[in-house]
Amino acid sequence: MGLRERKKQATRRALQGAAVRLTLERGLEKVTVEEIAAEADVSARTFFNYFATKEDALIGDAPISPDEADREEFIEGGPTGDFSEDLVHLLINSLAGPGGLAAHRAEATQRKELLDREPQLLPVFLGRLHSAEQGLATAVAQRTGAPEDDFRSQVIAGAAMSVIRHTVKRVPYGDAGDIEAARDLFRKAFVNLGEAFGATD
Amino acid sequence: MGLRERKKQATRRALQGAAVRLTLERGLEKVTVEEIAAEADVSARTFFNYFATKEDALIGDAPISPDEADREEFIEGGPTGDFSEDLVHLLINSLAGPGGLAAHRAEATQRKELLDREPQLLPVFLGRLHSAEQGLATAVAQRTGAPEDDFRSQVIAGAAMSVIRHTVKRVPYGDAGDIEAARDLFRKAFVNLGEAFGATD
DNA sequence: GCTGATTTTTTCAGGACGCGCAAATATTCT
DNA sequence: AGAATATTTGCGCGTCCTGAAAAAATCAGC
Repeated sequence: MGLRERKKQATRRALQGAAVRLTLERGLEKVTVEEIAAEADVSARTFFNYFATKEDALIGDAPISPDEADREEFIEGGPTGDFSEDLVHLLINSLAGPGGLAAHRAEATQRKELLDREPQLLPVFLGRLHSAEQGLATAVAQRTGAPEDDFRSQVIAGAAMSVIRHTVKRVPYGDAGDIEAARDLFRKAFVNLGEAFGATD
Repeated sequence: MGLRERKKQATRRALQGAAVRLTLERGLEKVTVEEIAAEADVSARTFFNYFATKEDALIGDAPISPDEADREEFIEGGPTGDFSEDLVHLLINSLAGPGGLAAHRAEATQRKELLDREPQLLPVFLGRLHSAEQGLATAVAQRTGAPEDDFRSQVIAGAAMSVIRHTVKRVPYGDAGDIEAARDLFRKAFVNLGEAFGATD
C-alpha cells in the first residue's frame, strides 16, 4: 500500500477518533466540525471529503458485513445444515471477524456509549443496519432458492438484524468473553422467536 | 375544541401537506423550508414551531401506536389466547384504527412513495419505528409477566416491527382490501418466523 | 364588546452544516 | 526532474435550525 493510501486512512481514523472523543467529552451539539477537523490537523473542508455528515464520522462505516467466504458457505447450506445454527454462525463471524468486534473492542465500546448518550445517532445507526439487512436478506433468499426479493427471506433478515441490535446492546464489550456471550444470546434469541411464533406453544 | 386548537391542527396539516406535495413534485433537496412555509401561508420560523426538521414534516408523527384498549386486552392475554394471533390482532388494529391506515389512505400512499423516492427519509422512519418498538416490547413483557427490559420481549417486538416494516412495503394501500391483505401477510410472516427458527424444521 | 392575560406568529440576527469550485499542495510515475 | 494525478485547502454560498423580543391572535371574565 502506497504512502497516499496510508495517509488517507490515517486522516480518516484521526477524524473519526477526534469526533468520538470530543463528542463523548462535550456532547454532540457542543462540538463543531471545525473543532473536529482542527483536532485532526486538517481543514474543515477536508472533513467533508471523508464524511458526508458529522454523524457519519461518529457511526463509522460498515457495522456488520459478513466475510465473503462465510457468506458463500451459508448460501450453500453450511456449515451445519441447520438454518438457525448457520445463521448464528454467519452473524457471529460478521461481528467477530476482521474489522469487527474483536478487532476494535475499544471503538465498539465507545460507539455503544455514544448511542446511549446521543439519541440523534440512533436513526443513523438504524439506517446502517438496514443496509446490512438487505444483504442478509439476499443471502437467505439464495440459500433457500427463493427469488431475491422474497418476502419470507426479508422478514427473517429483519428479525435477525433486530436480534443483532438487541444483542450488541447487552453484550459487555470490554469483557474478553464477549464473543461467546454474543453467540449465546443469538441462540437464545432465535430459540425464543421459534417458540413465540411456532405452532407448539 | 376551541378555535385556537383547530387552527393549529389546520396549520400543521397544511405544512405537512405542502411539504409532501412539493417534495413529491421536485425532490427533497429541491424544496426549502421557506417554500413549504410560504405554501402554508406561515413564516419559515413557524414551520419550526411545528416540526423540528424538514424530514419530520414528511414522515409525520406516530406511525404505529396501538389503541389503549387494544393494548390492555393484549396484555391480559386476549383476545384469543394464542400469542401469535393476538399479536397480529394488536398490530392490525394499530394500523387500521383511527389515525391509522384506513383513515388516511391517501397520506399513507404518499408517504410510501416518499420513502421509495427519498432514501434520506428512511433513517427517520426507522427511528419512529424504533420508538414504537419499545412500546410494543413493554406490552409483550407485561403480557408474559417478564420484567420491563426483558431480552426476549424486546427481540419479539423487534421481529414484529420488522414484520410491519416489510408488510407495509408490500400491501397495496389504494386497494380497499388492504387491511385484509396486511393481516394475511402478518400471519404468513409470523408462521414463517416460527418455522425458520423453530425446532421442527 | 371591552379589557387584560395567555398563546401563537413573526421578525431579526446569527451560528453551523454541507457543497461546488478553483487554486495550491502533495504524491506518484516516467 | 518534470509531468500527471490525487488530495487538501480557502472561499463563497444557500440552507437549516435556534434564541429572543416584538406583534398579532385568541381566550376568559365581566
